[in-house]
Amino acid sequence: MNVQKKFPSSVDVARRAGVSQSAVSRAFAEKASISSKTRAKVFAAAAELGYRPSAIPRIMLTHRSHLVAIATGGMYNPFQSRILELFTRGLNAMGYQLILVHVEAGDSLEAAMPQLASYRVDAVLVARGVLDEQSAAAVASYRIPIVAFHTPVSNPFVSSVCVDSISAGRQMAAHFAARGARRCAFVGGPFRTTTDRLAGFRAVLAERGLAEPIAVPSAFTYEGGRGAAQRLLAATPAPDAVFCANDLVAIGFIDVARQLGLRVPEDVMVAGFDDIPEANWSSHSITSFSESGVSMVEASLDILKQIGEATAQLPVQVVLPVRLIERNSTRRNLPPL
Amino acid sequence: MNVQKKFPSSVDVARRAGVSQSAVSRAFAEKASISSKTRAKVFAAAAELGYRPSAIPRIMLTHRSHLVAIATGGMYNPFQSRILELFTRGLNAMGYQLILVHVEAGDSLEAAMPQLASYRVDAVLVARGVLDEQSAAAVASYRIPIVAFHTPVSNPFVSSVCVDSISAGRQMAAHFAARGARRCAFVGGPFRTTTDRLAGFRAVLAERGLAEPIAVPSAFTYEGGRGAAQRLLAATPAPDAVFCANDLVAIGFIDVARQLGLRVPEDVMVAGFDDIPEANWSSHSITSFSESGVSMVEASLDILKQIGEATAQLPVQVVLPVRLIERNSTRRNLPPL
DNA sequence: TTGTAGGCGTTATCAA
DNA sequence: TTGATAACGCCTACAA
Repeated sequence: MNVQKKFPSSVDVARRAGVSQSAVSRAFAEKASISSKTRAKVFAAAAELGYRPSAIPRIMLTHRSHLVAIATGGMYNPFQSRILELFTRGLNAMGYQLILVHVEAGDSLEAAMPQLASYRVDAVLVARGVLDEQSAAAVASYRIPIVAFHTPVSNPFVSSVCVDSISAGRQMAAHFAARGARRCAFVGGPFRTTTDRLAGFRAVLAERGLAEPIAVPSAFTYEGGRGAAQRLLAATPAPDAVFCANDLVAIGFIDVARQLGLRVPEDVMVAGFDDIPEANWSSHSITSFSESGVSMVEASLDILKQIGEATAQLPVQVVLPVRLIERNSTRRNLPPL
Repeated sequence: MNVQKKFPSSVDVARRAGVSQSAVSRAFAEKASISSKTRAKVFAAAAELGYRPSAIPRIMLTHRSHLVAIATGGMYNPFQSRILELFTRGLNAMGYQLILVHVEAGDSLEAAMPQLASYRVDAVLVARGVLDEQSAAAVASYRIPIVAFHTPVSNPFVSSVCVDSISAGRQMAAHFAARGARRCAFVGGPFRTTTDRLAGFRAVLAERGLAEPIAVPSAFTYEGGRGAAQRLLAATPAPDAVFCANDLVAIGFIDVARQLGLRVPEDVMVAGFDDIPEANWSSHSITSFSESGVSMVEASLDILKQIGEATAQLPVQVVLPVRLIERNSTRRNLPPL
């Protein structure tokens, strides 16, 4: 494989081309005063040696690495992997390289920070929806700009981008109520994005005079949805409309409901969140909230663009609207009974 | 957000602690002869200034960045995102940081190489199963060790890790034959991993005296599977056993089959590849090939460990076995008719 | 347009 | 155990 420990340097190229080292540097610079003749000599020598300019010294000189870290996890969720792909493409297009670190829970971002700081990353993007106030403070102490994704953090050093969870909860409650739901349930984890959703959900149900929803905690996974369904559907009376924390949970819920002989949406309506591709599979066709991913990534990239600009007004807290997408899992015109 | 352009350096810490710069360097080194008293002084000063050692100068001195690039794409496929997560965790545990680049097709890895080379990455992992001989040669010219994942490349500068595709095709043909298949089909793209699978599939069908399989090209997506089903199931006679290039394709195929009123596996058996979590959902329960991901990642990490070791014997070509997992989508005891 | 020289923040060597 | 000094590879004045 011919792994060599040392790559040719601009000095090597300069010697071979019979010019100074600065001439080599200028030959590879975008806008630099250099004669085309000298440049040609340099390029020829560079090609012979297989020279590739190193970005490392520039980091030392400019204090900018053009490296952005992204901390994420739970990539079993297609929403997360789609977000990651969008960030990768967007950042590459902006001239950044992306360092990916796996974060299992909120506090392990702190464990990764020393490494990220040592590479002098220009910013850290926290794509996992888990960053509480305390770890946000610890992470902010590194004085590296942080952008929290899908997590409403209120810390003076952390920007955040998220969707309007309360509105989402309200929209879903209205949707269920309009389709004749009587006994609603909410399946979700203990994190703030879902508690906000539950708050909005609960508020509108109360406004419509419907019963207080049963709230069941659940992991944000297919299996979590199955477990919640087993518990909820064994109850008497069972709920007839269930708002799940995400689409994977909704799919698990539906699969168990069907195995129990229930029809969706006739016997029980089920809705999710994130609008992952699987939500649109004809086998499930799940009502969800749409395309928040693309606009959230765009908003995050806008924030990153500002970092390093002198005029930057940071941190920023961005809250984006959500839009309900109705599919078969809640599509019924007549309330049962 | 208090973005400062310059972080405190070891010289700043040294001045504050009243010691030499080398003392600071030693205080943060794992094994270095330094008195605990000096180290305490250094740590105190470092904490006051918020000093974090930089890894950048070390890269210049040692010619090792502890950066590994991973080129991937198609993360809509849960197999890819799982692989990526496994690599991220494995490399982080090995003390590497991972640079993620998005690659749309084989040749765009070449487009990303100058950037990766400029960051002096220690190796490039090509996780997308697309790297033909030609672009492998172009990429190898950078003299950075390459590990091709899930792609059997024969290039003297590229290591590769893949599964035994021919064996997979043979196993599936035997499986179908044992369950009474008469008219088999193969749905897959034009890449070498699938042509090998098809070759093995075809060979065993011939050995068993079954008809030559119909082969239908398809994108490696849910939609691709749907399209293939629409074409294949409209034919007369329609196939009664279909080996799909991956699980997403198989799921799309099943969804269309059911919408056409066909039963799986009674009317048509369907199998996939990769054993993604979705394959085990009770809604589909797809026969697939299992856990190749974990062992492939492990094998790739083993290769990366060798890179930089003096005793390294590279490149290496690793071929791993596959194991068929039977699920409901092919589980039938009696041949129909 | 070209070359010379200084410096970025570390590690490694050597002397004290 | 310490401190001084020389790299590492590039960019950027500054001088020619």
